[in-house]
Amino acid sequence: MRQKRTTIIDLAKACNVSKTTISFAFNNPERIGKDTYDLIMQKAQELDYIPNPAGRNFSLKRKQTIGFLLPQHFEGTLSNPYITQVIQGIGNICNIKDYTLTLIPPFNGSMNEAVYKVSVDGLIAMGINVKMDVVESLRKMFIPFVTIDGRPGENMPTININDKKASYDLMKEVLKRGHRKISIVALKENLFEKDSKFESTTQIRMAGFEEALNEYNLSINNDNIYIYDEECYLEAGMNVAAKIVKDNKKTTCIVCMSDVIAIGCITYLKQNSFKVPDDFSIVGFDNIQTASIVTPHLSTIMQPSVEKGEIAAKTLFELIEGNAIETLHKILPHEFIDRESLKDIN
Amino acid sequence: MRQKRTTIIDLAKACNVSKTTISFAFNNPERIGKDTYDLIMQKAQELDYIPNPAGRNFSLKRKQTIGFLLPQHFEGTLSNPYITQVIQGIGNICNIKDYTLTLIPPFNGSMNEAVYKVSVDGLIAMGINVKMDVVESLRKMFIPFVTIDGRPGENMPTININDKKASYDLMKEVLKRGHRKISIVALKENLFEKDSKFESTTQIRMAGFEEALNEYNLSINNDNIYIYDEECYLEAGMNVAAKIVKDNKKTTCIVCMSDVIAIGCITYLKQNSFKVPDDFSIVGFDNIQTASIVTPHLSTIMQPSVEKGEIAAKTLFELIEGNAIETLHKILPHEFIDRESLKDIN
DNA sequence: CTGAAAGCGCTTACAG
DNA sequence: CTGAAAGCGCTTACAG
Repeated sequence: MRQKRTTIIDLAKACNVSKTTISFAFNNPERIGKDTYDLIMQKAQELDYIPNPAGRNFSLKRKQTIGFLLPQHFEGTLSNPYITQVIQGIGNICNIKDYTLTLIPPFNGSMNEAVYKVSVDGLIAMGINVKMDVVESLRKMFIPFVTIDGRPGENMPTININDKKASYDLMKEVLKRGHRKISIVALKENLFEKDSKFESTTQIRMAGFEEALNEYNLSINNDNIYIYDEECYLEAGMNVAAKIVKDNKKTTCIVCMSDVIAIGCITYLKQNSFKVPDDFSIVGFDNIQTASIVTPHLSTIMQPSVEKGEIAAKTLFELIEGNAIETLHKILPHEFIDRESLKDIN
Repeated sequence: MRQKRTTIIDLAKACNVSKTTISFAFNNPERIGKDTYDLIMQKAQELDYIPNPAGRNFSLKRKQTIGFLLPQHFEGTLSNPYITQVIQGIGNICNIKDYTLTLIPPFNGSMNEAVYKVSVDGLIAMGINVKMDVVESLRKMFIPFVTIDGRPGENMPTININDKKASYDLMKEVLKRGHRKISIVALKENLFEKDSKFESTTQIRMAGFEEALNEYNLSINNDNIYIYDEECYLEAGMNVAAKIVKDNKKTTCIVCMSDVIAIGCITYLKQNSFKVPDDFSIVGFDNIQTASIVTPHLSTIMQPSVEKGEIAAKTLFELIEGNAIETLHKILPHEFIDRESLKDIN
C-alpha cells in the first residue's frame, strides 16, 4: 500500500492529462472523450484515487455541513431527550440535503470561541438572543443562522412555541384543579443566558406562570409559591424533590419546566414511598417519550421538538441557498397533555 | 455593513503589510513588532476580520472535527438512548480536544457514499466489519477510524463488550428462573450488516443465547423458542408484544436485544391489562436510563455506553496524532442488572 | 522584524 | 475534447 493519499496531481501524471481533465472526469464526464474517461477511471482504481472532498469543498467555498451549537457540553445536552429530538429534526433535513450535522460544544466554556473556530455553511443555535456576542460574530463571518427557543430579534430567524402562553396554560390547569401551594422548578439558565441582561426562556415561562397565578390572587412572591432552580438532569429532579419534601411547605403540586426534572421528582418520591399524585401532583414540560412511560403517566405541555428542528433546518437551508424565507419568527403550537400525574384536589 | 467577509488579503492591504505578517499577528504575535501588531488588531476590528478557519484548516491539512457514522438515518439513531450515550462519550473527548463532532447519515442509503463526501480527521463507526466497502474506502482515503460494536479485524481498532458472554449471561438468568417457553426479539440488522456474509452483533448474541439454551437441552430451533426481528423503536416493541400475545405460544419470558424494545413490550402489555412480570417476564439489553424508570423496573444487561464512546474517541485521537495504541481490540465489562421484570417461576 | 513565494487539493472561465 | 492558469484563504520555510 502506498504511503500517502493519491491526489488529483498524482492521477493526472499517471494518465498524462491535466488536472482539469481529471476534474471533468469526476464531475462532468460528458465534457471529455470516452477513451480518456476510461483511462482515468482505470488508473483511479489502480491508484486508489478518491477525490478529496476537503479540496473540492474549499474550492467551491462550501462545507457540506451545518452546525448545531450545543447550549452546554455534550453530556448535559444529549441527556435531554427534548434536545435530542430537536437534533433529530435537524438531521431529517440534513438527510434530504446530503449534508452532515456538526455538533459544536462550547470551546472552553465559550460559545463565541467555538464559533470562531468552526467551519460550516450555516448554524442552528438554541436560546440565543440578538444582542449576544455570538450573533455579532456570526454576522461578521457571514454565516447564516437560525435560533430555536431564542428571543425574536430583527433579521434573526427564530423558531419557538409561545412559551408564555404554554406556561400560563400549564399553571392554569394546576390552579383549576385546586392547587394553591405550588413548588416551581425552573431551569437553571444555560451558558447563553448567564448574562442576565437577556430575557431567557426561563424568565418568560415564569411570566406565564405569574399571569395564571395572578388570576387566582397568587403571585410568584407569594408565601405559598416556592421557587427552585435546577439543571436539567434526572438526578437534579430527584434532588429537588428531596428538598421539597424536606422543606415541608405543604406543597401539593410540583410544576417543572422540563419533563426530565419532573420524572426525576416522580422517581424520588416513589422511591421514598410517597404517592404520586396523591401526596404530590407533578407536571412537566416538553412531552418527551418517557413522560408516557413513567408511572403515573406525566401530565405535561407538549411541544413539537422534532418539528422545531426540521423547520429550523429548512429555514437555514433557504438562507444558505439565498432564498427568501416566508416567516422570520415562527411560532409552533403547544398543547397541555392531561395524563395521570396531576390530581384534582377540589 | 460590508458585502463579503473580510479576508487576510483585505486586511493586509488595509495595513500595508504582507499576508505573512497578518498570519503571524494571529498565530505567532511574538514574531512581529508591537506597533505592527497593534495596527493589525485595530484594523481587524474595524474591518470585522475573523480568520477563516476553513482556509486555516485546509492549509494545515486538518479539519478539527471527527465524524460519527450513523448506522441509520437520524431518527432511527438518535431515538435510541444507547447510541445517544455512545455519542455523549465521544463528545466528552471532543470537548477536551476542542474538536467538533460531525454526525454522518448514510447518503441516499449508502454509508460508503457518505464516507466519500465527508471531510473529517477521523471517524467512529458502529458495527462495521473489516471486510466492508467502507473500511476499504477509509483506508484509501487515509482516514483513521475505530469501530464500536464491530467485528475485530486486523489493524482495525474495535471497542466491544463480550456480546456472546453477555447474552449467554442474560439467557442463563432467564433459564435459572424456570422459564422454558421463551420469545426472543432480535435486532433487525442495520445498514452495515445487511450483507449477510458478515457476522453481526445480532448473530453473536444469538450464539450466546443458544449456548445457554443448550445447557438446558433447548435450542433456538426448539419448538419452545420463538424468534422475532424488530427495528429498535418503542413502537416496534409494542407491536412485537402484540404479536407474541396473539401467537399465544404460552411464552413466559420475552428476551429482547434492546431495552427500547423491552420497554415497548412492557408498555403494550400494561396497556392491555397483562401483568408484568406475572403474565410475562421481560428482559432487555443496554441498561438505558428509562430501564429504571419504567414499572416494573427492567432487568437487563448493562453495557458501558458512555465509556464505549469515550474509549473509541480516545483511541481515535491517538491514531490521529500518530501515537501507538495499547490495545487494538478493547473489551469492556457488562453486567446483569436484576430488577423487577424477570420473575422466578420455579 | 517582515515579505515573496510555494503549497494545501481541488474547480472553472477562458482559450485553443 | 483538452489544458494553462488563476483562485478559494490561509500557513510557513526561507531569505533578507
